[in-house]
Amino acid sequence: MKNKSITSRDEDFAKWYTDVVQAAHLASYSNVKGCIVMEPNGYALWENMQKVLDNMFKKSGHQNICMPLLIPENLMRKEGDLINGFAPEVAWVTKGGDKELDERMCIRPTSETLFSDYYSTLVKSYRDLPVKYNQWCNVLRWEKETRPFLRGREFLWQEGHTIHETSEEAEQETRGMLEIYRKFFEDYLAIPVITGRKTEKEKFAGAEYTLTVEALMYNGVSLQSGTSHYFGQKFSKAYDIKFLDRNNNWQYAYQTSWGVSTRMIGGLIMVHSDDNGLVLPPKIAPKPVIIIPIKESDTVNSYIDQVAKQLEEKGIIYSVDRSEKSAGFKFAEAEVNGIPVRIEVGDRDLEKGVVTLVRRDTREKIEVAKDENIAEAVIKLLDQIQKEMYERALDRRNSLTFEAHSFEEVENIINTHPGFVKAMWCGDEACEVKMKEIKGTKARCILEDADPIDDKCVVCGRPSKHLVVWDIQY
RNA sequence: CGGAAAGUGGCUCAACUUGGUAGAGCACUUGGUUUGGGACCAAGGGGUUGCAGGUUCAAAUCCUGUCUUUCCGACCA
Repeated sequence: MKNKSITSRDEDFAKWYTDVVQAAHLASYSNVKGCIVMEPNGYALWENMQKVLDNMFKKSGHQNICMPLLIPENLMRKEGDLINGFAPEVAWVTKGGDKELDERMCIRPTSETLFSDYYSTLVKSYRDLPVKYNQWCNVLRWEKETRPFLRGREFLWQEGHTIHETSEEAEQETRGMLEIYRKFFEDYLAIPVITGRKTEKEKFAGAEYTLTVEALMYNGVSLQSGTSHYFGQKFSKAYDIKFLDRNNNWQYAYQTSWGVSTRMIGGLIMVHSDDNGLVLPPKIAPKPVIIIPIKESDTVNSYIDQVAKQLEEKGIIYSVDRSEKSAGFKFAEAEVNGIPVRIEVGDRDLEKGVVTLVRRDTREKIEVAKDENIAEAVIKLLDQIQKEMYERALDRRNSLTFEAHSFEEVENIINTHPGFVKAMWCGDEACEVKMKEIKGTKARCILEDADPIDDKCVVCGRPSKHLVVWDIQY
């Protein structure tokens, strides 16, 4: 049975998305455009993502720090490309109480300037390097069109900022963090990603180059899901981050930054969820298991106690829905909320000597002998779900990945059904701009170690330099 | 920022054209019967219509402005 309040995914993807966000109580709208209330279900997801990523960051030698919310204008303006890139979307604070400020301050859209300024006072010797800090915070960008999680004015993210003695080490950091993101997406979110370099046009304002993690949504639209930037010495020169090197010479530090945001929650929804609501990969689900008594009775309750004990012994997080709703209501609610496995316990089953496990992703019901260790069966099932969700997402992505050898081919593909389109490019920005005529198709990333599939640019026909993945995007 | 649509109890909508101070379903509360895919009966509680202003004896309804949401376009580390 279809959930009445959720629009069908194939009928109207955009509406389906906002329906799922609201039906699963991930977020609700606020009175300020682009600023959402992240409700407990949504925030718990973010907390879980944080927990896993934070662990990965710390294991790779990073420490957390917290920078101010406000950036004085002169500090913001020291690096020209950055302010030019962000100027249209920064919000300014001009008053303190009633008093006009001597210098206006912007609410951080990103914190390169703050980190750089701080680093300039921190570092004196090559012995002080590297510095590898990260912060979890909110940022503000005055976006014109907003969608919950995908593009907000205020959103939560982490931004790592590091400085290094050599370019090699900094570039290694840039690559290393990209790999951490890839691992997180694939192993935890069950989302296959492609990684590569952004074109000059698409890179972060102020970066030497930007590496990106791109994911394909169910509808074939691409989502930039995480980025890792190499700054070289651009900021260190603008902000005077210098140190005495091993030869007693002054050197500017080499810098990186990298970030992922609550946008990942949007990606998670758009890759895995369906017409019945949210579908969560077990490894990131705040509550992977729910036990639902069909109708409470002494036998049902004592059996639930037994299962609960087994789950606790295995360290599995679960809840028991003892609300007075009907069983059907509880099933539907567990599904909307995306709980990966539910355990249905009823007298009829128990008399048969079984208990029913239900997978959220496939909605398949599995009968397990009630005397088995249910926790072990659940662990096996959770692993299987995690694995199969990734495989399904990968199949979907592969079936929506195409190769094109001419502009018309790209046009046909995107107009028929969007997806990743691999095609060669000469490196000229004019060709990149031309591609936008196809429903706003953009270069998602340059595949760096891929074999060329042609020798001519798909737009102009001149000799090609790069294999690029193109798509429309959120 | 341009084009379009919409804002009425928590939710979905009605009343608006032809002004006369708001109604239904779901949800909620209480009692009872139920419980294997969003249960049923009965009795209740809750809104002055996004916000601001104007016209009028009288505004959810007409007018102006503004905010928010959705869709399309432009823009978008």
